Amino acid sequence: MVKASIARRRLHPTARREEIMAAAVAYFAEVGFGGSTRELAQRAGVTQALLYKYFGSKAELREAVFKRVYLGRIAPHWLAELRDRSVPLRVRLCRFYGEYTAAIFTYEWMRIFMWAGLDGDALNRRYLDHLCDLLLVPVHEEAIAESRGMWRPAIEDVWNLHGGIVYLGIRRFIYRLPVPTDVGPVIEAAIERFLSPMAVGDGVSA
Amino acid sequence: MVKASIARRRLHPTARREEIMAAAVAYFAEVGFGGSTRELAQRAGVTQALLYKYFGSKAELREAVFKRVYLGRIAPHWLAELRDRSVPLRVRLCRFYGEYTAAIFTYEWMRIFMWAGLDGDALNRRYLDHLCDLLLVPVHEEAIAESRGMWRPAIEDVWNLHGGIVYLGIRRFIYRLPVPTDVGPVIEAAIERFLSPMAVGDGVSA
DNA sequence: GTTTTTGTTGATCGGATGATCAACAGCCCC
DNA sequence: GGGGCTGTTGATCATCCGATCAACAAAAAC
Repeated sequence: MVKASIARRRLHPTARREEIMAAAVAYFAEVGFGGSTRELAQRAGVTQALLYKYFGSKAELREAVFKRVYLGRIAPHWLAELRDRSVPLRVRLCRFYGEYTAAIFTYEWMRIFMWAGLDGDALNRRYLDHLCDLLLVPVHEEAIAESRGMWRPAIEDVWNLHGGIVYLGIRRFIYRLPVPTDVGPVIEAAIERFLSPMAVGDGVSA
Repeated sequence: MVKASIARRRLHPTARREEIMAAAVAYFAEVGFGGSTRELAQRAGVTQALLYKYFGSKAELREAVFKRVYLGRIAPHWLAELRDRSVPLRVRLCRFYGEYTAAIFTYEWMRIFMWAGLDGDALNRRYLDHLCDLLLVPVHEEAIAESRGMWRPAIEDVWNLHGGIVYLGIRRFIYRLPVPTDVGPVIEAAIERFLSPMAVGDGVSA
């Protein structure tokens, strides 16, 4: 194995910080935040001491990784598209979840989010609250509007749709189980079932 | 706070091991396997050194916790009930997921399972393979049988049902989000939607 | 009550970890 | 091309961790 640079290389602070951040995201995603700063430094191709020139402490580095991973993960135009009633709700949902899963079904996001969740990190909670208020509640309201009173979905039904879809990423990136490469059809089928009470008209029981 | 026993107390090895196991399950569920043996010992009300009289190493203790949590989690009669075609499939699924969620929706199970999943533990993988072969595939087959060819669900549709339900536990115990105390109706609604293609008769598209 | 057994402890070891600092050396400027 | 700025390093410290062991004491055996 030939290392590109054995000798020490001086980088612009911005570039070096970027390299460390990239390595940190990958490393912490893999082993969790219990990973050591020494191994992280090795992966980043720098000394462990150098980490502390760019981040005051391991906790600070951890926060930076969180912000990097969380920031800009929710696209602003998703809400507008979900609200656009000139498009059938089924299509809106398929497009949204197509883009949403494309955004979050990555090794880094899925695992760091899960580790942060287990650690009880506040950013995790805030993201989920934000997701619920900004996207799931609108989905809920659009579903109610589309049904015209025939069927009143509960917010838990939306969570169920969401969970069934997100679980694809959990199976793949947390449990490392085989999952279809193209999750599109699976998601579309789930959305179809979510909207199925719309087609029935009234309840089959009682 | 008055401690019940400040002085040292001699217990039967079986009882002491049991106390340590209980504390270990609770402790590792809370903080993960990165937790220290010293804090675990403190919670168990014993010295750290004593842990090594009952478990050869931390890894061995960890394995014991896994086995304790995993073992007997899947009830043998679930398969028979799922296969019992004298009962409507909807009822079978509701009963099964009622019992299954009652079994796994606990703080200890949910969190230890997730931590083990992130750590890539082999038992985790084996449990999921077992779950799939023993329960999800039968659900799949029963759904196919019940539909009499009108509708052929994919195994991914079963995973979607399963994931949407399990996600309730993830929200509650990993993300610590508020979740309905009675998840029964939510699960029943999900099962209803899962079986909804059955009622339609034939596809609405193509 | 004395002896034996063994559950339990305090002390300790080697190693790993987060964090610090003086010293070094690559790059820019003139 | 020589000086100076600063990105980078090796060495080091205090602490914490997993693991070990001789010594102690509570329960059992007689």
